[in-house]
Amino acid sequence: MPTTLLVSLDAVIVAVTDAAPRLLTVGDALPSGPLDANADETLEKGMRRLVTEQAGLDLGYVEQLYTFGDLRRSPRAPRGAPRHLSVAYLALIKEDAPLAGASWRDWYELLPWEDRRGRAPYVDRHIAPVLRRWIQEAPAGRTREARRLRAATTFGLDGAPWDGVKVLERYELAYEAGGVAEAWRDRGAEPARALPPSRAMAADYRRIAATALGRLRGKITYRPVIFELLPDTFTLSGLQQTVEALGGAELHTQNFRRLVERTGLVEGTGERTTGTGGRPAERFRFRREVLLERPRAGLGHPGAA
Amino acid sequence: MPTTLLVSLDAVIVAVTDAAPRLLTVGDALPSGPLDANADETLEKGMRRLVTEQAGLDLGYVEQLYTFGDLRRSPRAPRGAPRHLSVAYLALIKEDAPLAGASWRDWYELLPWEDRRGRAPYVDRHIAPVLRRWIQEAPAGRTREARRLRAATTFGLDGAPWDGVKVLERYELAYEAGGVAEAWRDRGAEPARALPPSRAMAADYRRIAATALGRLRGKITYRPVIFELLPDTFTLSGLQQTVEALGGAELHTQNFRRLVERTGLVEGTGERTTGTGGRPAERFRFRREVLLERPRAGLGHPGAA
DNA sequence: CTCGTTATACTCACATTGAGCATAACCATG
DNA sequence: CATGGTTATGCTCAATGTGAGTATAACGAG
Repeated sequence: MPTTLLVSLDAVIVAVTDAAPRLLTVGDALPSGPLDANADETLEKGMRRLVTEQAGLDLGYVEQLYTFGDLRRSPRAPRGAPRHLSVAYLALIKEDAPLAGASWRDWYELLPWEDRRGRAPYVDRHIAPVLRRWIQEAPAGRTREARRLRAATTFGLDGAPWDGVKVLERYELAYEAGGVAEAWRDRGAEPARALPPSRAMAADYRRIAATALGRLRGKITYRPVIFELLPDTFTLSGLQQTVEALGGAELHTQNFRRLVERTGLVEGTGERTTGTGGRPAERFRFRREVLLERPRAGLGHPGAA
Repeated sequence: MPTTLLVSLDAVIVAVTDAAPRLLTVGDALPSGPLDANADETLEKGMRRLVTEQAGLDLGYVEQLYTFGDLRRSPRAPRGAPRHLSVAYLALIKEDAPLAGASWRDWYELLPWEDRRGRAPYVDRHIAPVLRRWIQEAPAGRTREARRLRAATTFGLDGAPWDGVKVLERYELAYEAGGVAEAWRDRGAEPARALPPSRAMAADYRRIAATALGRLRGKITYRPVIFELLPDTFTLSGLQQTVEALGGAELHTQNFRRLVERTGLVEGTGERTTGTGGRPAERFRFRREVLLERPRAGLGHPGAA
């Protein structure tokens, strides 16, 4: 008798508040549940239904992320368990209180090495040592050289450039090198040594989250999706902080301003903020018309070009 | 009793020969077949297995494209038919003879409006009239205005820019406007009028193909995937023709050359071609090392930036 | 009124891009 | 073997975009 097949829908829901990107979690998992093959008209609608049920949130912008279906996704699953496919979606919303059970979590608790603002030396301090050990474990010669090269290009070591978009590649390398708790859990072993501090998730949810962050970082460079995360009107520094939060890198304020204004992505509303401890800022709004003028408008961030 | 669930794997396999992009088809379909939930270790491996079985080809570069799972994907499916999910993959190879039953088909037979080389006035001649009728069919006012705007931005009418990447949006609009045979087939009706000449496919395969072309056009601008379609050594005009074939647009030869050389994407091999009826060209090869130097190397084409 | 803080304006060097003009090297043909 | 068609390659120029600064403006707190 053939193994049965289970299709579930997962949601990676992102908001940015106080210059920190947040991810909606349900315990150690993402909002997730089975496709209702009879009732869910589309996969996306099914996912929206689940998110409403589990977190009480109404999603706006949504895109399909990836379908995960490896046979050994959960190496510790019991024999005879059904084959499990997950169709994951990425959603962007403005932060809002979810139902009890669900909660917002700082994205960089999960993937601390992805936040390079403030010259955080996380990679040097915690990841590089793990990678060095992993390199040394390989037999000398070609294999070891290949590991060295992969580590350098993935994490920007030895002068290689940092590519903000390679979030998944970094997570996968960290996993292979035994630098995340899931790697040991999936082998059914205790960590051989102290792990770099970071928060694990159930199943392969952290991998899914990494896929989502990489996708999102790529997307903001050529589509104005960033505005899905912002209120209708916002200051340019608010916009900048949101971009920086997702990109995990700092931007040159004056040039960012020039870019945003000159590309016609936003328009001023005359309105000004007040009480921020400095000069009042003008509030801007997204100019939806850009989409007609320049089809691929976005906001680059360094390391993404 | 719950509807059963069928998961199949589809492959969009692309090659470029003689300045024409080609798609591997099996009759009016794409290579496709059910996931073997017990044996296929990963979805990608299952897809490779199917392609070997059906076309005798060994794929190189492969990426997951999209998962299609709408309940009404096949509006004419019999009652009680299982819910059908398709996980589609995009693969790039050099053209090779497939098994009997499979064959290469020119991509622009399927999506003729996507080829704008030689100022092909296909859109003006065949699409614009369909869209005008579709616009007129809407009740005057907001709805009609929305249709007009969508048509203009999607197909670059009325001075709006053409965005090479919006292949899927264009196919979907053509479908809604009744400009492709599938639209009438799915309604179980005869076309109300002559259709723009283009080749239909079974089920929603043409939609899948459109998704793939859009994805590919986007991808070549920031990843050097184009070289998957070329032999190990090639001339710069061969490279240019391949990019033009996929982009469906012509490029300025001298600037293309400058771009390719200066970014370090290729290196000369001293070797020269001969017998092309003009000055001999140098043969080049892809410099894999670029990936280490500039993580996001690619080849832009106008309308994609 | 002064200082810290945030917002905004401008400048300059440099790189990238779009568009042409010009030259080089082959082939076929008379 | 000179000529012209054809393809390949080299170079220039203006326009635009980008990275990195310096300078000024407007608030609140003390």
